[in-house]
Amino acid sequence: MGQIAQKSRGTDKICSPVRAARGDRRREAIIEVAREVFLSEGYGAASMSTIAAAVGGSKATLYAYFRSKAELFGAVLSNTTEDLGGGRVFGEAPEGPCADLAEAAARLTLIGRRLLAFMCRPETVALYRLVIGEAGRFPELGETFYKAGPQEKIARLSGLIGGCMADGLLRADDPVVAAGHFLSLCRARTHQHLLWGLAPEPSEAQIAADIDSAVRTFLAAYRV
Amino acid sequence: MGQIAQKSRGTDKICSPVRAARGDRRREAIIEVAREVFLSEGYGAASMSTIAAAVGGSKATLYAYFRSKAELFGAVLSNTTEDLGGGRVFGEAPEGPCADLAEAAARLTLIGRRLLAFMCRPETVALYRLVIGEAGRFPELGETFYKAGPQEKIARLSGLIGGCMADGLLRADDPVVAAGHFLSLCRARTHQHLLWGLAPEPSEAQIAADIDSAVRTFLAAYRV
Amino acid sequence: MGQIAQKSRGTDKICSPVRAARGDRRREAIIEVAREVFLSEGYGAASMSTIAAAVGGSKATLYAYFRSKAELFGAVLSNTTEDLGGGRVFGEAPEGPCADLAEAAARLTLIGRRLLAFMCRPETVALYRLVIGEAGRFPELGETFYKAGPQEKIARLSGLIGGCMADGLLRADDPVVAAGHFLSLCRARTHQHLLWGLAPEPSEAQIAADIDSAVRTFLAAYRV
Amino acid sequence: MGQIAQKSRGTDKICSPVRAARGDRRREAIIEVAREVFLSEGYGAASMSTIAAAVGGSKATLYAYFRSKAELFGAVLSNTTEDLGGGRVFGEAPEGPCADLAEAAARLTLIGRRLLAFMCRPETVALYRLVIGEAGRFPELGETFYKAGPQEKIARLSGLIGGCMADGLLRADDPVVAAGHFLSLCRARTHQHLLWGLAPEPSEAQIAADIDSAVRTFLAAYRV
DNA sequence: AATGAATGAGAGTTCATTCAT
DNA sequence: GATGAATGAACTCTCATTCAT
Repeated sequence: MGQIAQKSRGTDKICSPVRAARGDRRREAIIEVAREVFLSEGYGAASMSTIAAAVGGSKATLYAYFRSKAELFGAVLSNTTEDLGGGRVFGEAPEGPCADLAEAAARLTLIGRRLLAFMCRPETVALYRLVIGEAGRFPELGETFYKAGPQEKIARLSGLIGGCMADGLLRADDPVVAAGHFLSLCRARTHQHLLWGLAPEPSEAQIAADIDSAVRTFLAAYRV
Repeated sequence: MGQIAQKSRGTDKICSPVRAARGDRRREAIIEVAREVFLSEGYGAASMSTIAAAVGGSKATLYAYFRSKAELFGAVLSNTTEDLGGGRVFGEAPEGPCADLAEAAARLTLIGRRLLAFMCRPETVALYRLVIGEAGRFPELGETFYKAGPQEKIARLSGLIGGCMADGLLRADDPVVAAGHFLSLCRARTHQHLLWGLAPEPSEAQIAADIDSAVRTFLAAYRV
Repeated sequence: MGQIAQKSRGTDKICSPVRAARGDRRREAIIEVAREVFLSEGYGAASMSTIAAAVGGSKATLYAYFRSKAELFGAVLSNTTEDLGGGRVFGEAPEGPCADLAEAAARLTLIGRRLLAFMCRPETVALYRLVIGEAGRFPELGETFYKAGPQEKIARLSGLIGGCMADGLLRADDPVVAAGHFLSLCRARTHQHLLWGLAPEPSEAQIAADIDSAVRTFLAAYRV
Repeated sequence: MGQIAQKSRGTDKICSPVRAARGDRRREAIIEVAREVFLSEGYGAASMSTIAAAVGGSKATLYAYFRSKAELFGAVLSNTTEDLGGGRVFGEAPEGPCADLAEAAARLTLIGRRLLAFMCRPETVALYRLVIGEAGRFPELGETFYKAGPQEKIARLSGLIGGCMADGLLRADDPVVAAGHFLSLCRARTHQHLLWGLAPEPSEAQIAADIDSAVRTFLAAYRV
């Protein structure tokens, strides 16, 4: 297997103004389709022929935009990474100090639900599987995604938790560890079942139940 | 890609008892070697040639014992499941009622350390990756492994937790949920880093630190 | 019966005793056919598919015997080099001292004819073209063939010429240079026409005429 | 592989005189660049993309001027043939009768050096290889080049030799054969080494030594 | 006239699988 | 029972060539 190359927007295929208008759209379309194929088949099992057919073009066209399968994969992933950004997942969360524990609980619940809902989306699960499955063979792959995914979430959560500590509502040795604990608690049941293929995408109610349980446990452990 | 067939222990080729004995030994040997190859290369990237060479036989011999690559893979996995049994992982744990919270903590710590050490072993990680990576494509695969792995552990843990509840040390709505929480807390840091390829196998000290943190959080949340 | 597995030194390409008997014959056959294809089409234009079809097998079979197109090409060439050996070309030439210039002339004529006849054979011409054509891109290729071909001939010729010098029949500053001159004179007309594709394989008479002319010029220049 | 089409100087696309002028300049430029590419890579290995990139245009532009790769190749070669003309190679040679053998020797030496220097130029060698390499597949190719190259030189040499015969300095059955012999003697060593890739471009001293040797042998053989 | 984009055909190579011995 | 040999199908990737703009 090769290395997974990074995208190289400007190869010998420098985007002319014309290309910028038409070609970039095509490029995006290819990436879009390729993502689906890679996610559903895995890197190894996905074939350029399959992707080309799904795009509705020829293999050679794929190679006009990406120098290799690995580069296409890289483009898909780096494009995907953007969608993982916390902003998109967390949405607009209330800012400022928390009045009391009830408000802290409400905030954690809100964020927890959004987080779990995101993690349980079929595409997210497929991506998780893909990356975990290949992480042993492509070391940077796992690192990149860990940073764009879990780590980013933990950082945001630890910000919230740190705030609650400052407000005198929570107590923790290390807010990052606490954030990791919270994230883990959120994933404890439904997300595990999903990952292992035991269940289809969960209902909102299931997600709410998991998060309630996680928040309760977390607060019981970390409140002052 | 094909389906992953289940093992077919009772081949259509058993002849004499002698053969059966000899053949079975060979069969085990093949599975043993194939496991290593599958775990280190992944299902797709592992080739029958590689396995045959590693076994020290010819590809045709492989096909004398297994009808296809998928069937061999299935045999490897079903054979592997046995090693996941809780007994092997938990070892001999103290039985009987807990005197006080300190003893409960000690027991959880002991079990947690064994559990995490097991989950962080390179082979376990490789297996986890392999199964998670293919779970989307081979539905029964994930289920089988979830039951043999996480679920089994949760069941044992919930036994312990239920005992502590009976002893009046812990309090929980549902000991199974609590067990899931404990397991998740154990996995929160080191194991995640490992999975995503951010770190090599952890030291005992790292494991101990993770488990201390998990036990502390868990008890803070669930003690009466 | 109690044997552990047969050794299989690794890949699927080591020659076992069985292979030695059957497979080596196949190997030779492949080389034989491949030579024809390479010679008539050139290295670049010859395709593995074409060769496989000509052999009457599949491409995969080719790859069972040779790791790559280049390796097959190499095998063809090194096999071909053997046929270039002077012994095969010169045949049995009279040994011992020459009595007079007439005998020297006769020996040179005999050898010259054999040499030119060999050089004018269609396969030899095709090989010459192939090697010269690729020599710029594969440096060792030209060297190998020069040594097996022209250089070898020059060495033998210079032996003969040196003998005549010792016999007091010829005079030259350097017998190797003289031998080079003789070889060049032999190639001056018919072989050039052939090389450039101006004429088909020459008749014996044409060869004889060329050699007579070359020998006459050579002796006029080098006799004492 | 296709046939190599002949040039089609009068394309079917000439429009206005202006265009014709501008277009012809472009056409020449393409041929110029394509020659370099063909010579350095060989016909098969040279790709239209490479040529287009080197020209600084698009592949489609190439096809606006030449109907196919083969036609472009043909145009390159027929354009190249012109540069092979004897005048350019021989330069201004002394005319008129030779006074004595020493003057004949001087003239042969002068011409021989120019000739060999020309034949040893990297571009000439590359062209020689290209043509010889493809001569088997493209019959007219070799003929065209033989006539423009070796044959032309032989004709000029035979003129010189014929003059010397008329002056009573040389004696030969056929001045054309003698000229062929001289040319061959010139090529006997350095040029052979070069062709087979054994040596880089020779120094002037090497060329001079070869020619001295060739002239000496030639005169020894052909003087009255 | 010039070109960016697209593509069918085919290159070398690998692999799971079969079968005569 | 074990194997060496063989293979069809599929892989990634390239190239000469065309066409709408």
